[in-house]
Amino acid sequence: MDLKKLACSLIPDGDLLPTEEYEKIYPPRDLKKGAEVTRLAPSPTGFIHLGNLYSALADERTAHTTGGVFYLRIEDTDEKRKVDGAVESVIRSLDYFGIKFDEGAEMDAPNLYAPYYQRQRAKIYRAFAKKLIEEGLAYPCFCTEEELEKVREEQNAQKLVTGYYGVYAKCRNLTEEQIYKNLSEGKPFVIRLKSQGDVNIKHAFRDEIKGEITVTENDQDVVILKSDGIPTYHFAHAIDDHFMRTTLVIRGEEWLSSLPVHLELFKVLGFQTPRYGHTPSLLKMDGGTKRKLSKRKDPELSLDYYRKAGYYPDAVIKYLLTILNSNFEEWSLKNPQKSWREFGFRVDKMGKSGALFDLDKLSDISKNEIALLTPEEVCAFLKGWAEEFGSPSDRRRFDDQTYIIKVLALVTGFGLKKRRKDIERAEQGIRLIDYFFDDTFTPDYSFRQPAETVREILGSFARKYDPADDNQTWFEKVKEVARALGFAAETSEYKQNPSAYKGSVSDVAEVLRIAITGSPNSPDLCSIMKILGKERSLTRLAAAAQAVK
RNA sequence: GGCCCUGUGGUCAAGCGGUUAAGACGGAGCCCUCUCAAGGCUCAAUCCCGAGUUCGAUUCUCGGCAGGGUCACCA
Repeated sequence: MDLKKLACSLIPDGDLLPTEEYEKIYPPRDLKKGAEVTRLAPSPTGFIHLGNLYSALADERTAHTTGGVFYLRIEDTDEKRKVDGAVESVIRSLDYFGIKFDEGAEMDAPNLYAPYYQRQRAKIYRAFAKKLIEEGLAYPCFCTEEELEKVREEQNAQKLVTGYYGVYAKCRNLTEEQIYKNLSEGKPFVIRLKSQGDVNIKHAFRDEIKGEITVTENDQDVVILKSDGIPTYHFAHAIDDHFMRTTLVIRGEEWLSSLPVHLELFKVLGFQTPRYGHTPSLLKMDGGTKRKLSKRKDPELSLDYYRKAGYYPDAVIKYLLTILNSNFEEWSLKNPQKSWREFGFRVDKMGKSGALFDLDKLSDISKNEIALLTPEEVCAFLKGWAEEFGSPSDRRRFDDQTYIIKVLALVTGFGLKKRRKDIERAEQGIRLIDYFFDDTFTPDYSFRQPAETVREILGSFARKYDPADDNQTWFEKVKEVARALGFAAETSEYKQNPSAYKGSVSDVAEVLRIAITGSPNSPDLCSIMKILGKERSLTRLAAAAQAVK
């Protein structure tokens, strides 16, 4: 059979470059030894998932801790899945979490290996597909989807491996005559790889994350060019990662099963294979069993979910790093002030097994991160959240900058020997300070003392209150009220002889606290009253006295 | 079902032939304390099972079992 002629009939494009040319157009990168070139290659579906961030982080860290390059390539070979604005959304979302690309789609950079959209690289793929046909390593297949489906059913019925291989690869041995007849009839066709592999042969393969793994040779005649002339993922992967000079392909372990196909593709194309690192999946508990996190089933785990809930972006990254590199947590504990970028990330320190997503852990990291910030930084963070997700009333809180800073300094324990860790997310943090604002102050007057006692405490303390008092003086006055009304001024006294008193100072303080903040729990009451100011404090004391029955 | 990956407390995990089997989150308790938070201290809780190799296996080998992934003209 005249393969040259066949190749020209199948891929008649007149403007294809000789394949050797591409080696010159996309030469090896000039990087120092050990520098890794990694990439994030999402399909533009618009959803950005925690798993994407997880993988992007591993790529970004690997490239940047080795002095390499991290680029963005868009796998838009499936027209059906394309969503407008998806690329910008990916870039924006990752940027929010501090992940930036060095080159790639929509990047203002040298972009020497452009284009980074696979649809725009059609000529390259076609040139190589043509070459494979000429070499007898690929052939046209005219089978319809219905025919393939039928074969699959048969194979299933006989409990055989499904797919297009061996005797089931019907078009593999089509005569020249049959091919040209089909062509002249205008039958649509795909280009398949003429696999040279044997499933009985296994090879040891070194995965950068999993270690030594077994790879069974591929014998499937996979589609490399779809009937619309666009390559499948497998073919595009081999060509792009070769010509974009990727050194380390980091991707989810769901790709492990197609590794044999990829290795064969690299081989027949005459390319050196990149190194691979397959990351374990992020798992989720689903009805008693673990399951891979899925963007279809778990919309609550989209990146937007974390932004809306207001987790601190660095906390999300740090959480992911603790799962990604087992020694990160220890390092982070020792160096709480250091940026995660200073950590020596290593691919070989990555865990092999999938981690269950742990929201408690994330919350803990988030509150610790926020406790490291100055009140101004906390304010900026909360304000940013409120502007995007908050109510008008939430946004108004930031009008009086001086006031909110005072509130946040108190709530975060700024200046104390140990910071408070009350705020774990922006949304919750905003709610936490509701009582500092009259429009959101919704007290729950659940006093544990009799109404009469409550009124007496509130009344007598109001008469003594002086905003100029320091903390100690303030507390002395609370004790005076306690004593006068038959409460123990010291908790210890009360504990020794509980029957002698109505209660202790803490009970008196609780009454005041409920009146002022609407809740039995809050940071230092004296400071709260100072921030609220004399007038509002007294108004609240009076309002509570009024409300109690 | 075929192929592949994984298997240490509830969760994330250190460990890499001999350890009282780290640490973190979560849980329980105590202390501190005007409450809460924070902090300090303490406690409970783990090597999937069975053979083999070995003086000795959580660690090495094999076999089970369990969980996960994947079997498209989607990536």
